[in-house]
Amino acid sequence: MRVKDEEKKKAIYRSTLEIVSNQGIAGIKMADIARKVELSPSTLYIYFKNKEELITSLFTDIMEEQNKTTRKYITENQSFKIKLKNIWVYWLKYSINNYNEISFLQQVKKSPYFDKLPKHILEAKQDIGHDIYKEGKEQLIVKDIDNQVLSEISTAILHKCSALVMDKKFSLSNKDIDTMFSFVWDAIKS
Amino acid sequence: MRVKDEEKKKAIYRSTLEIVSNQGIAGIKMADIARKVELSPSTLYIYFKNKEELITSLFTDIMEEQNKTTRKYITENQSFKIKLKNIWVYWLKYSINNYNEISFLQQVKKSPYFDKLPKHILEAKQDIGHDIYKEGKEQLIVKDIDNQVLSEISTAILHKCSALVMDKKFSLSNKDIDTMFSFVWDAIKS
Amino acid sequence: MRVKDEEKKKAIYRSTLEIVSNQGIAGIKMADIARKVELSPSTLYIYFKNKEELITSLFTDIMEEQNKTTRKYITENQSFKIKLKNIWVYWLKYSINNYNEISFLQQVKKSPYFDKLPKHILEAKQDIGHDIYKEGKEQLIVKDIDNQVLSEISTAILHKCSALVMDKKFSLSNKDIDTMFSFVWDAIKS
Amino acid sequence: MRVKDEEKKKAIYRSTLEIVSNQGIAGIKMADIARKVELSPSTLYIYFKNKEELITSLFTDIMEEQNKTTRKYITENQSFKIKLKNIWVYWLKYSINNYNEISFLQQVKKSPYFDKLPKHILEAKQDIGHDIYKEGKEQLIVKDIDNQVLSEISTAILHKCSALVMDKKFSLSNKDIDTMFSFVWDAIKS
DNA sequence: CATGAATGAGCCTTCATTCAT
DNA sequence: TATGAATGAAGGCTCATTCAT
Repeated sequence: MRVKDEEKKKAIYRSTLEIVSNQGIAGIKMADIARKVELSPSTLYIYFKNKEELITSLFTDIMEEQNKTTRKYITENQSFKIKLKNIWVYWLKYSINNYNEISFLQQVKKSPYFDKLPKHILEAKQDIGHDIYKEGKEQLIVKDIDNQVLSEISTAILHKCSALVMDKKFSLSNKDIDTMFSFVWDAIKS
Repeated sequence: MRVKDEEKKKAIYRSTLEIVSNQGIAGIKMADIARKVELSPSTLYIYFKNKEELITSLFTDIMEEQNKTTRKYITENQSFKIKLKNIWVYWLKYSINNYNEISFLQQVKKSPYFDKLPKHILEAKQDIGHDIYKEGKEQLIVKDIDNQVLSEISTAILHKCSALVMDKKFSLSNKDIDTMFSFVWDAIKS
Repeated sequence: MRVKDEEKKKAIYRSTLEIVSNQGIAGIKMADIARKVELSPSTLYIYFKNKEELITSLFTDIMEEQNKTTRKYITENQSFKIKLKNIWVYWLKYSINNYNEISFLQQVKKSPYFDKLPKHILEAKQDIGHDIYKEGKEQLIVKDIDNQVLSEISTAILHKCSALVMDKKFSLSNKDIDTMFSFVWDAIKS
Repeated sequence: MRVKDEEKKKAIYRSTLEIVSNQGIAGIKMADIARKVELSPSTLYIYFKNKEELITSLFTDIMEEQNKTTRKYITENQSFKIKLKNIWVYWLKYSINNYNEISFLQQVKKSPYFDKLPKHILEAKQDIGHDIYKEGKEQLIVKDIDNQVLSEISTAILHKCSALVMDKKFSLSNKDIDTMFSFVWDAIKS
């Protein structure tokens, strides 16, 4: 019955994401999640030891999935700007299509659950940011600033842009994508 | 402890900000606030009808104070870039010195309390953003993009920069401030 | 203790009646009710949304039950006096055997819960009183006075009599019942 | 300052009566009483040791006042029926004009405060009922039933009649008063 | 005499979690 | 695996009462 298991787990994850995204992590209740998955609250405890585990393991899963995908783009064989744009646009689209995930991650980071998160998963993310900009820095294309700083600035802009797209301030036309990427590129290029 | 109303209200505000900033709005308890102000929980209810009112009125107060100050900078008589930098740097410093306030505002916006907030206060904020960039747009100095978009992009960078300063990735030296402002200026200038 | 819903609901009702009857509705506490049914206070909230709903739905249930029974007597095929006596004696006995119910109803009527009661249930009671005396009025046996007035006077005497029986001032012997009913009959007959 | 004292005490009494009459004794709050007298809650504690004392001493005062007045009527020199009618009508009018008092007494009797009442004041009332009917019994005019019973039956009818008057089912015209008294007289006369 | 400020005790209610079925 | 029933722990809030002024 592994299949069924996994699917129901995904369903629980999905409901959790929706609720957190809509009502904030402050207002999350096991009963609400259960209702959305059409399960009894007590059934949730078959899949997760408790609320904390549900949240932290969902957090971990999302992060791992994200890190795995990004790594693929880094190894591409193209000019730095193109590569960065590809990564960034991939991430932009991901952020839009997975707004709930992004929103969930941010909220958990600012909640009491943060302390319960496995440390390693947060560090992996940073390493990736580092790797991306190393190449640009070596080619003197980007500002001579700490990689992590560049990474975080560009992520900040990314999140805002995805929010703007969802707000209909931008579309995903090539023109708008260029505009949005220009915010990042102009900000960091030397 | 028999001081004036207003002072005690401020003290309650201060404690609330600290707690929300540290533990997130999810974990806020009237008893915790009370303990921090060295009052009994029931005393809080003399100053605020209930938890919701405490939070929403704190939110409103902060926003009003912020809006008021920003408006002052807009009316300065200087070149657009200088003026923008002044505002931005003011905000950067404000964000650093009032990290709790910033953090509180962001959390409330993603919480069930959001729906209880007075609409006008949120709109006032947008109007200000709009006014700031109007001048730059007229002088063709900044990208021809919706003012609100420019405003939000620059705010996103601002928040990230203040976090970086607090993380010791940047100092408040003129050089670092210039670097940080360059993220914004380069991102939005045409 | 894993019994049926309805039975537990009845048990909660019963405890509520006893407590209100003994300590008055002023002193009713969810915890007291729970203790009496041997449940945890939180369990009460599975059966009733809150204290108000517990009280108003108990009120409604009792009233409906009472109204239903009384209606049966009205349709009997006998002389008016006999019928009235039957009803009255039924009610007298009911009031004695269900002192808690009667006491509860009276108390709720004089409490803040009164405003939360469904109107129709109170009106139904009045309609019944009206119907009882219609026949006697048509036969010119009772005083030519508003039916509701007759009904209320006789109810007032009823409540007092039941109290007197419980105080051992009267028994339920035929002689005493005749005496008590004479208070009513003499008061209203023309 | 005896005068001022006494008047304010009366004012507190008056407000208490109104509130209990309107909202029931279940919903009585020191703060409500204070607001009505336009005093601070803490000031109430200058006049009464606590809530319990406020209520019990109000109860006692009313009862004493009532008992004193009724005694006057008993010594009148007239036929029993006339005398009884005088007393009864006096009481009817009193009940109407002092509905709050009557209502208060009834509610206190069915509340946790009952146990705190001074016993003697409750007994005094019973003696008076006894004295009234003694004469009627001696003259064989009323049913040969325990005096207290007669007294309570007639009081029950009285309360109901006063409620009916307040409900506009009866006026205080001579005709209506005769009708109402007939309920009592017919009920108890032999 | 009057009161604003403060509080402790206590109640209602919610919710994560357990357990018997 | 699934759940209805039950609960303990905890939090929000009220209110009688005290106390310093």
